Amino acid sequence: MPELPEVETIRRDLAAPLLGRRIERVRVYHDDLVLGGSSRQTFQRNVRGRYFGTVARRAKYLLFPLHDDASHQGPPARIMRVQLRMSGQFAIGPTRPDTDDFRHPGLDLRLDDGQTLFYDDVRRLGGFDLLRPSEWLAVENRLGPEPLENGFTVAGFRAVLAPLRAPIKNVLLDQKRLAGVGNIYASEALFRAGIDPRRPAGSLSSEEVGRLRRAVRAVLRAALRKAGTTIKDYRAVNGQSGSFQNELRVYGREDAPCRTCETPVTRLVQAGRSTFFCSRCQSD
DNA sequence: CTTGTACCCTGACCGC
DNA sequence: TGCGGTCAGGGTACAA
Repeated sequence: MPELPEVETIRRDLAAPLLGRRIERVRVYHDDLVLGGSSRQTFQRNVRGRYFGTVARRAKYLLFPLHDDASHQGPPARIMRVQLRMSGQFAIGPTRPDTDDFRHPGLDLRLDDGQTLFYDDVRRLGGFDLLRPSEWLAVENRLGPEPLENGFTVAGFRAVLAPLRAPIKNVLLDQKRLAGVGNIYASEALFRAGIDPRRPAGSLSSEEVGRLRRAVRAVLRAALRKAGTTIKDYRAVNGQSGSFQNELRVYGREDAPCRTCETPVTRLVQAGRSTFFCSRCQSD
């Protein structure tokens, strides 16, 4: 499901209603909700009674600082990290949403204002874990730059790509090289940059790296403005779909005419995942 | 170190 | 109606 624009949309929806709220009660529906081998009992004990700070996002992770004091100042006691993976969803309200796409409860957090934060996940691939600030820092340091922030420079991107022989598409999906890009936006960015997804990353010219960087940023920003892409499961916190699926140029459009040159869009498999591209617009 | 593959899980869809 | 195969926005463990 969610890549950077979708996760960021969810973060924006959750930040205000959670800030400063105390967690009164925790319900975990199954063991595999807690990632990383710690027990659900430990998880529940470390969440109950704490206060939310400001919700953050890094790569495709949602980060919920949990504080011991109501003022939620200073470093949090724990950071609750959520990976939505393919089908995780959040909702917040007095009762669980009564909709067909919210029938696989994963976790409920009852808040001190009568609202409950609901997490639902059909495929159960997503989950939660708790990190101390120092542990999070170690994880953080292994992630690539945020594409929409200033740290994502042409020079830095060129240095990352230069030694790699893997196809550029695969590299865009690798969170330790660049954070937040997933399968949809990788194909879309390469189309916008006019670069063949099979090209070895290190073979891109400086000019092509610059074009790709611009394309990645442009497509993520455009998707963010449309509250993300809903293919199937993704919903914002209020249950609304995104609308960027209406603006995709290649993703999911196998055999349909390229919007630029009418050539049928090609689908191929790279690293076990579908890549969509235009063999005419994206060639040297 | 880099790279590729299998796997986690459920549900939708397609051809027979 | 049912059955088997394929595919889906992600990430990790493991092998080569």
